[in-house]
Amino acid sequence: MNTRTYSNTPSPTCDVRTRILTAAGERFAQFGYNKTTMAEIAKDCDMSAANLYRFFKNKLDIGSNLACACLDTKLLLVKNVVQQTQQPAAERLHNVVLQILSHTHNEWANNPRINEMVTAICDARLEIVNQYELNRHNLIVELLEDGVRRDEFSIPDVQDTAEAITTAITLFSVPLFMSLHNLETFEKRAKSVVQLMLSGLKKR
Amino acid sequence: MNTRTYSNTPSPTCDVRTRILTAAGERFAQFGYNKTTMAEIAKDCDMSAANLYRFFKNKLDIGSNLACACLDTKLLLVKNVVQQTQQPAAERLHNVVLQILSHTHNEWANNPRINEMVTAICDARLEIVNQYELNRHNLIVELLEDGVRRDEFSIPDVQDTAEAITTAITLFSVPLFMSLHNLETFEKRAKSVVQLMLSGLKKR
DNA sequence: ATGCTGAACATTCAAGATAATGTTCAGCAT
DNA sequence: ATGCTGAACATTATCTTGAATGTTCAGCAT
Repeated sequence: MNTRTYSNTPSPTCDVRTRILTAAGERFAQFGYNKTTMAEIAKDCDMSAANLYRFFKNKLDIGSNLACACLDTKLLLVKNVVQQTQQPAAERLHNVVLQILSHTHNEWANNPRINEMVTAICDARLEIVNQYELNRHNLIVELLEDGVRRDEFSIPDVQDTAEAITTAITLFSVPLFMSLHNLETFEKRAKSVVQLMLSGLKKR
Repeated sequence: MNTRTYSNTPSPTCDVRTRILTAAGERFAQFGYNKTTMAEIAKDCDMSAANLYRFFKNKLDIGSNLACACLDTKLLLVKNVVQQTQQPAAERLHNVVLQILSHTHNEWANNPRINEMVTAICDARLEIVNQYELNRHNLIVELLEDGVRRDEFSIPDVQDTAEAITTAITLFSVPLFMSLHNLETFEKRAKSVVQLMLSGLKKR
């Protein structure tokens, strides 16, 4: 008669985690990670602070989950550009770099609190940013290999080249630098960098 | 080189300025900028703290002069590499990048105090780092133009390309990043970046 | 006049006290 | 048994205040 009311990963529990993350995310975005207390998050979820610890190891763990989600979003943007397979690889590389720049600049300008949170969490949990970098590296590898496959690019060592590209666009990936110039200046620079890289990658 | 805009006073005064800078430099290197007091610098020079203000506007001004000197040293290293005109431009570009990396890493590892001072001063006086960047940009322009003149390079826009190169080696220029990897990893990356850039610059 | 100083003043730093927050857990309610 | 809480405890942040330091200037010595 009754359908099963529980499972291996009980859905109520998942729901609660999501509710907590949503509440915490809103607080963090509005007031920052440090200024948000566990008690406040708990109140938003109509529960006690102690109860939060049944779903997350601690505050940093909540922050880490949110930071991961932010980085995943960032990654998804890049992925979407890379997988526009109807476009030439060269154009996609160009778009990837400008996408990364525009996202970094945008977050820095419009969501400073979230940005501050991501930075703080990544400071405390280096593996998160490592994972993100690795994933982004793999996306660039995918793009380069596709370019080679299509005879657009000629690349001796794809791994090395992907690393070189990642390194070369550091300025556009680190929020800290965003205060140095306005977006137009950055875009001009990004285009110069892409042009320089492409002239080295293209097959002739 | 950074122009000294601070004084055109006679040579005995310059001597005192030099003595003060030397004393301050030693203290800053050993104890850091913040932990060094004007009174201590003054005592090292057998004078009163008040007398320091006859030669420098304030403590930051002393720090600025020393920071400029550090950046001038850095610049001189690059200049020396660029002006090894018996070497191919490509090789010189390679050496410039590795020189910058090695110097950044070395200062970070061996002179953390001085490094901290330069960073602090540059935070307070952005024009110092701007001047340094401009000078370095010009050196790279010089190198690129030389490469073009010798028919090694083919470069549509030297200014843009020099900017692109400066941008692409950000990771190797900023002390803050030095904690991310060990020197070998950085050198490997630097070589990849140089190779990528060179394959774009070289005439074929 | 010139070069310098000691003392005064303004600002920053640091140590200790206090409050706020993060975390844990025994125990209550269902 | 399970889910949750209030209270206790540990850690971290904030505030306060005296001391240290940066800076200025009237006045002394040459």
